[in-house]
Amino acid sequence: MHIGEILNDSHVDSVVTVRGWVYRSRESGRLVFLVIRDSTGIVQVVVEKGVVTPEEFEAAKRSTIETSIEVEGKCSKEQKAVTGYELHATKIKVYQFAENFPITKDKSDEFLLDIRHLWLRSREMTAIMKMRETLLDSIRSFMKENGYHEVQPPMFVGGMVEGGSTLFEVPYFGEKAYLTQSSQFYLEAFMFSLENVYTISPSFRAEKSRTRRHLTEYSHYEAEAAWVSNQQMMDMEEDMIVYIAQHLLDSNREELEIVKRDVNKIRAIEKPFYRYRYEKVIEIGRQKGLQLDDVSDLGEKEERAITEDFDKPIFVYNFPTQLKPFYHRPDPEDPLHVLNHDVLAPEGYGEVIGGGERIWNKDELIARMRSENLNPEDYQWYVDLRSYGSVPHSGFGLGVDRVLTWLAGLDHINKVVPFPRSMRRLRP
RNA sequence: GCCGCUGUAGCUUAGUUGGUAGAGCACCCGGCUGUUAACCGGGAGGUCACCGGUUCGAGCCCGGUCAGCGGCGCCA
Repeated sequence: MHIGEILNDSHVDSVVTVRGWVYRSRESGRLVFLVIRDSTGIVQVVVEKGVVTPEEFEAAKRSTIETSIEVEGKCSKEQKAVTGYELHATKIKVYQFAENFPITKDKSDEFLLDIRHLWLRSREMTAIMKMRETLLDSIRSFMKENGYHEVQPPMFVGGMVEGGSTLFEVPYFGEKAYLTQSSQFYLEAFMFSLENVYTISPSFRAEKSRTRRHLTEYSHYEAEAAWVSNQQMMDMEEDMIVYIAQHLLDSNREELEIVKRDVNKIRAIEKPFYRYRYEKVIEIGRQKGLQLDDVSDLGEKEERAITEDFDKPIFVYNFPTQLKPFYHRPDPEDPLHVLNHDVLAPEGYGEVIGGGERIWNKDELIARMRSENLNPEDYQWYVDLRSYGSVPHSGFGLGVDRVLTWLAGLDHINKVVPFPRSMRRLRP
């Protein structure tokens, strides 16, 4: 039986068997207290000398943290036990006495990364992995309800997706391949068949960033939709974010408590979000004392300062054309700005989405590439998509790990990824 | 890549003016009839990141190397 099932009155006075790992152990004379952990929760077991065999009592005394164990016992309600219920052991079977477990109460974030393969067992990581699962599930159900098809783009690619970003190079049968840094261009190809498409795939960036919100490998949720404008894309993203936040609140109350998240902060994520033109955000930044030119990109510091007093996400739309990659569509009424948007998460978390309309006219795309000193031949198949019945369309990319960091109220992206990869961490 | 900081036991750390390396947790032994990352007594555990220098003497001062952290830039 799983521990989660006995943490209520339904099994009081009945004899049950649980299996798991020793989470805490204490002894006091003829009593041994073992807190047992499984995937569903923790429960205290009392082992009393004389009730179990002498061999079993010795085994209980010897049970170190993480010892794998099976316990049969009578379930009772007990105020003094950590989770309100406890088992009075009648039988004990140890599978393996654990060696000295390296994690104790004194631990640094750095050490926990070094022994991440063991730290995954912690209540914190277990809670985070459950919340991550909820997040991915809710993205998929939202997209399905909204008529999007999930597709699988390649991870090995032959060329650049975005000019400028750093690619990981991999040997590929005598030629060079790269790990994808965005699936956007591939989604645009899928779009001509399935119209509304999305993927949740890894993206890889060899940027030597060292910040609390960058990884070299991250979960990238990207979508592309035919016939959709920048404003319509924002509407959809707004619905999506409200949906996933609500879903997390409904499904993971216990896990949010384990990571000590103030759930009122999640409750506050309601429509409508704030929507500001780029210039307005520059103005907000200046009011906060930031030195900003009329055309300056928003760095992490700026985003933190701008978003820390907000309770809901902020759309920033129509950035200056010169700040954005070539595929963004300039506003036909105002070519100095593109029809794009970022979503900044509140409480200082900053950018979680970048998206907008793509240039769908072939000649315009080529002209734009030339003005950025890019060779259209390097993007041959991407340009080719504009040759056969091109249509207006929009898309976005969302950093799943960033969103989870924000929703869970954590201070570093490393905390929401089971095995985070950064410039300086490849193991475990 | 740039700037700044840090490196002492398995973990978290103290270490004064340069003069015998100390603690808490974890571990081992013993004690305790209800513990809450218990308590009490005892024990074991150190290449003070590495290399070189100054000095009678270096964890401490100087130079270099490596590693990590924080920030910037870049981005999701």
